[in-house]
Amino acid sequence: MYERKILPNLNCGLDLIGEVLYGKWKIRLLWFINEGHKRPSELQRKIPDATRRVLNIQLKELEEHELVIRKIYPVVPPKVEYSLTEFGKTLVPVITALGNWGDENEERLRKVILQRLNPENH
Amino acid sequence: MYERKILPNLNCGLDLIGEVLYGKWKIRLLWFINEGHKRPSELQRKIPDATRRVLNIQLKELEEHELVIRKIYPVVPPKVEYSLTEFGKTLVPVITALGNWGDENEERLRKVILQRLNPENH
DNA sequence: TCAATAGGGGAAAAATTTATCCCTACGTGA
DNA sequence: TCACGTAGGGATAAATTTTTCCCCTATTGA
Repeated sequence: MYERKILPNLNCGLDLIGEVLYGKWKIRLLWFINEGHKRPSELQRKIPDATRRVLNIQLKELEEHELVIRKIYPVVPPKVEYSLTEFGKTLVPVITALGNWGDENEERLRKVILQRLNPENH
Repeated sequence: MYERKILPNLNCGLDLIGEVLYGKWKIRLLWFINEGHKRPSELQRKIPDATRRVLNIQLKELEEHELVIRKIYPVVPPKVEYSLTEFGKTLVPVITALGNWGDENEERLRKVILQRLNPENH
């Protein structure tokens, strides 16, 4: 595993939440787990743009940060289910607020984001 | 400037807000600008762990995403002031929600984050 | 003249995160 | 036997972000 060389800042609430939510797919993972998509393969189907590998890595971080729990059923073929911890559940309203703002401003956001990506379309 | 090779996903609200808020210092920049710290040098003093360079880069992105405006006063020595656009102001409650969650769970977050950074302290 | 403050940016290195590729294990159904 | 589904991980490459270093303009004060 990669070992950080620069320690993160943990000064304020924004630093702290950033530390656990920063990761390309983490918020979406929490979201889908909250919606009831618990198994790794389900999550991978829900987030097809991410590879299995990254999802596993980010799920493990979420688990280490105590936002999700991983339950392993000793059956064959293997079965694993993730769910939000009580702590993780307290994040749901925050994620909802993020998603709502994005949805409410969808058009404008899409415009400014694409504008910045393709500066030629002045 | 770096040019992306992989296009971002812009499917849902979470993708969209992620695209404009992703960046190590962006949320803090918005926060301090909202609090009235408008000049680049003030922001640099407020966020001493970031270099001038990154702050400039991220401020420019925030500007291109229409979350902040940059006003240049034609005086010597130069004077520049950032402020939130109306659009940017609509993000304030969302950022507040993030910061509050982090503040409310400060102890626990600090614990789990440090635990993961130094696994030897089992 | 030198240092400090104000604002900025290019180039390259370093850090960090994601993606790619390949491998393990077991059981089921064709 | 072969392919597929389930779950997961190591090694390495590629992408992306952030840092470092250096340079420019102009004024003020020591």
